[in-house]
Amino acid sequence: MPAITLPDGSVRSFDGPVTGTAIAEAIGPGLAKAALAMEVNGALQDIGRSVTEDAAVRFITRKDPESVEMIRHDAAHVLAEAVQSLYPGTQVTIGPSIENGFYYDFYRNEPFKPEDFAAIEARMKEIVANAEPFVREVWPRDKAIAFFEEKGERFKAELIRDLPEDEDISIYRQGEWMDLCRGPHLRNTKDVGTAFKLMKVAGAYWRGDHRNPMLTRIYGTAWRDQKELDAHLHQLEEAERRDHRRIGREMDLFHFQEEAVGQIFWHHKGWRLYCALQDYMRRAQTRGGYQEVRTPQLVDRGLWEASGHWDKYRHHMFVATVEDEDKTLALKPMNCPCHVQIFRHGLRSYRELPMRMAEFGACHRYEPSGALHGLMRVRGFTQDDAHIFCTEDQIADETVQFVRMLHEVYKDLGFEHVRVKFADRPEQRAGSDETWDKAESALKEACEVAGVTYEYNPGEGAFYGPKLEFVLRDAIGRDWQCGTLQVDLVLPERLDASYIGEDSARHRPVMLHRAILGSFERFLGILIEQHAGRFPLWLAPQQVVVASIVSDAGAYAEEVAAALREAGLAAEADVRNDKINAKIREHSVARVPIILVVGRREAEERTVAMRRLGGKDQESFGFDEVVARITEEATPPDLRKKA
RNA sequence: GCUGCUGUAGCUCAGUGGUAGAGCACUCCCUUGGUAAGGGAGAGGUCGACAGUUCAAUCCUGUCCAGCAGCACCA
Repeated sequence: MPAITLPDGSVRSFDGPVTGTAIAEAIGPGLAKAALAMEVNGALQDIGRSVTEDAAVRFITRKDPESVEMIRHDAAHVLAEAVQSLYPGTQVTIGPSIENGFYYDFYRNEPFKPEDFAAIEARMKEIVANAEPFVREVWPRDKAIAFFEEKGERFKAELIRDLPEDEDISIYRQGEWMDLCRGPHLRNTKDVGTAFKLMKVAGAYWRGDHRNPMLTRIYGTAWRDQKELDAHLHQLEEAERRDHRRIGREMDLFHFQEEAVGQIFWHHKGWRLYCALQDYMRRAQTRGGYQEVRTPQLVDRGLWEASGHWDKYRHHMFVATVEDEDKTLALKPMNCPCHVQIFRHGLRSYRELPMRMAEFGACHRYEPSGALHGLMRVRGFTQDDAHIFCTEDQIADETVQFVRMLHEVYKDLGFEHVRVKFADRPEQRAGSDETWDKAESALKEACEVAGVTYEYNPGEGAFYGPKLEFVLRDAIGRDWQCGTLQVDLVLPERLDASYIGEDSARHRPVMLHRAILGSFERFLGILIEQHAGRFPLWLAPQQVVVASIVSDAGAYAEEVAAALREAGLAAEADVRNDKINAKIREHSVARVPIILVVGRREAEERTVAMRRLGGKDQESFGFDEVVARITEEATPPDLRKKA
């Protein structure tokens, strides 16, 4: 006698087990037509399944966000059927929905090529048009294994074998084709719609493990309608347009070459940008009570053995030897052990705590070749690193202060959305469970005090301690993890850091590892993409160009540029024998924020015509006024606040 | 590192088993033009590296290097 409670609170009773389809029909023909699936007591289900007991039921239509995920999942099934019908002998594995779309991993001797997409998509559209119902069947485990093994689907058979004993083996059938799947699914293949597109092929390991065979993965994107699909494709184009590698080339910021794989050749303009950011960070840290230090690049392996890094990360370290000396050194992959050396130098008193030790630490890590990606992942990078040596009692206060500083920096740099993740103990870790209990609860408590709300990221902590990860969202909605705060009770122990307490006994300090940008290189990559190269004036690598219209105004243009440079701005004169149109275009393409145009008239009146990047209008200013105005506008946000 | 793709001028890219081309950028000349490309000429390449096949390789084959996408990794 199930009583069905609907989202509006109304209740309908049925005589016996009733399918979602029947419930929807009982409510009305419009809903019956639109309902794709249902949520029973919070769990998504096929609409064709029966409800046997009292339950809260909500129907999912194309308007509900849940429908997109189902469309994507079903599109993966349709893709698999299409592939198997076109390429017999291909084995299926799994095909989930993912952000923006879906993928399906296949096993086949010959990989797929993007040229195959047209045929596969056409076949998929046929399958969709056939409106084959998704039919759920529950099979005995042995039958399912035998069935897939007989078909030569060894991956599927393996999956079924590994399913928990108490789980139903559900098989979904669409026409002749069937797949092991937990579901739920839409009503039929037609519900998938046609707003999908195959995007790319890639390799992926079976079950995500690099010791397993490599499969061929086909990625697709799928949406509720063509409009959503078009919007997504447009967003991809936008991301490509903002690609920092491309902008870096166009703006002459940096380059890479084979002789220094994974390392950056910063050109003058890029380095200006870097320095502007570094100067800003240095000011922020000074205000925050940090003391800046500088530690060696090459450090004896003994120190890395003591810190535990040699054991775990040796293969990712650059190791150096000299012929005349029987020593092994390593380029530092991180700064912490070096900072502990400074802390250990001499006896420390509790009065010195918290000691906030900062370094723009140049680090080198031998990253796997496949991981390298422009500025985002490099082998030589610089962290805005700092270690706070403090007592356990000070963790909360330091967290509060750090979180405040981090938000201020992100805001100044143009990022408003920041999320926090709490990453707790990983499987491979140093330190006892008691130590981890202590560190994790201390960090949680600190979050409470700091008013930080977070989501969990289980098992993703550093090997020496739990961490907070700060994720910011950029202008086109992408997330980047940049900042981090890690509580470390292990390294001070390993490297024997201690201070003399009020009781004149030795104590272990707590070490907080923290960074706001993460690495300058990566953060600059993010900044470039955030602004699409059109930086706010204070960061712009080339702030002003003074362009002459006629050669008679050349000397005056030089004079204006020199005055701007004198005021500390990155200004150049462009007095080349070119039309003003060409100059405007060239400097606009180079994303110079301000162009000052001077012709005969301006030279005589000692004025300039100011043109903003991308703007149509111009404003006229006197010589002195324009220097003052631009200087004011180019003031970094932190200095501006104080003024 | 793994799978796939790619590598031709500074950049973007054509092209061919008989040692190469375009546009932009660059240099020079003409043009002095008022807000996103004025005109002309010129210079520029061991066709990623090394082997092999061939009378002949930038092109075919192999190995390596690098880049791109994804996976795995990310102290």
